[in-house]
Amino acid sequence: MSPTAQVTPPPRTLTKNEALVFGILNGTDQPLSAYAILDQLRDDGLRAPVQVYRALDRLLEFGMAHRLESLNAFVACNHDHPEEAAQTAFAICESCGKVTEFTDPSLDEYLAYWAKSENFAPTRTTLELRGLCSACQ
Amino acid sequence: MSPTAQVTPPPRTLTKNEALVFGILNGTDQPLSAYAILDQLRDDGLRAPVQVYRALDRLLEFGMAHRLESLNAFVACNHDHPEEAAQTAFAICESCGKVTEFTDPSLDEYLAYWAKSENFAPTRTTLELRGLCSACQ
DNA sequence: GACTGAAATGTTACATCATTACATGAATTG
DNA sequence: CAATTCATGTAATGATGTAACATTTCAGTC
Repeated sequence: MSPTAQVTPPPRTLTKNEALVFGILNGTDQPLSAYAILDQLRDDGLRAPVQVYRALDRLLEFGMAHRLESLNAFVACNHDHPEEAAQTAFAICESCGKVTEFTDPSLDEYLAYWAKSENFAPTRTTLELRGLCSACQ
Repeated sequence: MSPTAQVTPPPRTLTKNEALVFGILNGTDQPLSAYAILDQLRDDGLRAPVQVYRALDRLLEFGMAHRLESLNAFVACNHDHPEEAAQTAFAICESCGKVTEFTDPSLDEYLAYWAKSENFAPTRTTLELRGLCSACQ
């Protein structure tokens, strides 16, 4: 029982707005707010935040993007093995903004162990490290 | 090197607004937004969000409250040993809202190990489990 | 081709969360 | 008691996220 959110397989192709939003996210290693994404898509006809949030919701469902709760921002998924139901964690550099995604079975095991001992049934876990990446120290 | 935020010792006594805000937080096991706290303090003369946020900032400094990033909400610290510089994690019940705070040395060790292997220097870590508490399953 | 239902998109308005800038008051200390 | 500092108060605004409803697109079917 891994504390991981459900991931729906992506549809055959992304819709226009989904593709636009994913394109922006995928083009940077910086986390972007929904409004920052919107600003970059004005020329493509997007005008309202809800259009971005709708696309983001689907990309999150598909496992193609992640939300960083501590930043209220989003990144494209860069995980090597998104199919495995492993807990994903993030290291966020407070200097350059770079986000590194990582997973580890022992982290899953630890959280599953704690959850079992407390009889807590996790559905979603947020783990975010803030600090300085190796290049910025 | 534990990835834990700096904690300033509390002053001799809390100021009036700090005490009011802490009183509200301490009276519930539910996370409260700053605006929910404000609503409960109208009768005590508080009128603006910034008054609550200022008090919260200090309570966070003193280690007397925590911010739940995934909820944009706050809880009183309920940790058994806040002096130990251990990573604090939260289990948040999505049914009843109850928040359980916990720490574990092995979690600290795991994060410290990962940080060292990546040469990442953490300053602050967010770990929040969402799910169902034992009473709500 | 026209009808139909579902999905995607568009538009407006609003709700919620958080900060900036500046003014006032109260306590401390040199 | 002047100067300083800290706490508080007030107003305005910025940043993030959602609700409600209208319109368009498109696939399947007749």
